Amino acid sequence: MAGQGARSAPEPRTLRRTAPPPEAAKANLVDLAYEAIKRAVLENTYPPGYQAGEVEIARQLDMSRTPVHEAMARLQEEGFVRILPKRGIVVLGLSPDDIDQIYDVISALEGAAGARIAALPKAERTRIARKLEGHTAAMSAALAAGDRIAWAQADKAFHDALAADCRNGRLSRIVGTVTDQLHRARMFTLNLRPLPTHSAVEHQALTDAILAGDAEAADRAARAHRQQARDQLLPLLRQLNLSNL
Amino acid sequence: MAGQGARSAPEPRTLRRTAPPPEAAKANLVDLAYEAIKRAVLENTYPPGYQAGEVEIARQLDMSRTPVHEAMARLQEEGFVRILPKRGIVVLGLSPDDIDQIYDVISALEGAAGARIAALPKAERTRIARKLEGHTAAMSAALAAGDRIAWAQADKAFHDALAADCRNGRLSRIVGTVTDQLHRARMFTLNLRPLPTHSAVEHQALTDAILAGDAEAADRAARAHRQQARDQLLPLLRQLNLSNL
DNA sequence: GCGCGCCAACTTGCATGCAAGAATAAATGC
DNA sequence: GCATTTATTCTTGCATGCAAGTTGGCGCGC
Repeated sequence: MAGQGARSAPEPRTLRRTAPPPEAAKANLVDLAYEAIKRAVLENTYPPGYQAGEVEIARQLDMSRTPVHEAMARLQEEGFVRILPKRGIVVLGLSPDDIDQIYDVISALEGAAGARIAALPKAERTRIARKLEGHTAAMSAALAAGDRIAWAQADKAFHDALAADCRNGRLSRIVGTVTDQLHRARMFTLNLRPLPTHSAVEHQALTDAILAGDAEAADRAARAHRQQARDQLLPLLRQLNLSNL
Repeated sequence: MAGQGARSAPEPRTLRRTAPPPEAAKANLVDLAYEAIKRAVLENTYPPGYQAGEVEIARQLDMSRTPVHEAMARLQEEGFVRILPKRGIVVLGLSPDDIDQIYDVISALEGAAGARIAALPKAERTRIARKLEGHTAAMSAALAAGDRIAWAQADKAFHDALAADCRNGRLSRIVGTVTDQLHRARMFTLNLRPLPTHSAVEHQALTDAILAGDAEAADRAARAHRQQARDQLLPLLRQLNLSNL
């Protein structure tokens, strides 16, 4: 077998490009490659340590090296891969320290997002709070049903909405990319830890602060929530000695 | 004059590439282009609204379109330019709303940085605090001498150190790119506003909190400082009707 | 004179060619 | 048998070629 350059993982022969989105931004190959590769990393199709060359990945995606090259530059910028000067591309893992750092960034920014939402006019912030409450309710329901996957999805929906609705595009985008990096670690530990029963309570505290228009309290609630999650996740990772997710 | 594609600004015939850094990361053209273009934007060589094609810029930098293309993708990601699908590249300005958003991000993250530094072991945080005090002293000196440029440089040095020394690489990088965006607006208003005499006091409050190891207070001080700056800058911009810096 | 449509000149997106750098394997001297 | 050097093969970085898309102008019909 000649040019199959994969070196450290069961090699996927092809990578699924995301189904051409119905009416989204016109497809350009760079974004396609970016999304596909990122998903492959997040879903562990490319596990940490996976190493390959641009040609290999380009072949899997059925395109030329150029868009893959540009997508990789972006993914390196965001911390998913590392481009070794003339040796190839390696998928990075997250050390507990990395996760600690990410949580610092997220809690600070989600705090700001919460404060911003709480400072919106009453009609707006009420509408957003209702939406958030919907997600929290979905979490509780999933929790009651013991469905961890659904719980995680509802939790993600809550946080996505928090970031997206704060009327600060830069903040939203930063939170988005940083949150993505946590995905793999959270998924991995989802089945290892007790179901976080009081997440819903913390979400509700944040929602209440927003409803009350108390920016300061919203800030505190959002940050406390993330720090709580970190304090639960990190010891688990360190204890299991999962040094690289 | 035939192919000079500039449409809205006095055209620079060439763009200076940064002097090849002595021993830094090996020069690759993409980074060179990125730095040169970014500097051109920040220093108003490419003012907001400036529009040009990749070929034009590539010619100015004496390289091919490829590295310029990739650098532009990065600059778009960071909000400096907008790539119009098949029509060219336009340099973006900052509206007061943009500046408001940026300050939200920065104050949240610098707060986290301050808290992180304050939580370091005493020896470390003392060393950092001394450095910060040095910058603050330089600010006061420049202020006394009426040298606004020197003041701005010392202020920048203070904030750069704050972000760089917090032991959180992601946070540092995000703060760095976001701060850069403010540069043009701050420079523009530097001569319009009264010299901020109590910046030094606020810096000292932050430094004191770090020395005392009080993360909570450091967080508050850092955020208050940025919000103060915002509250001073924004009304000025709105009043002068500078809708696009 | 006015509106409509076609054409030409630009633009970027992507594929490919070429060369330089880095690692590995081979071959040689000892 | 071992160390050192050399050659081979991979890798990316960048230049360039080509095609598709968009814009603006020119001419034609009315």
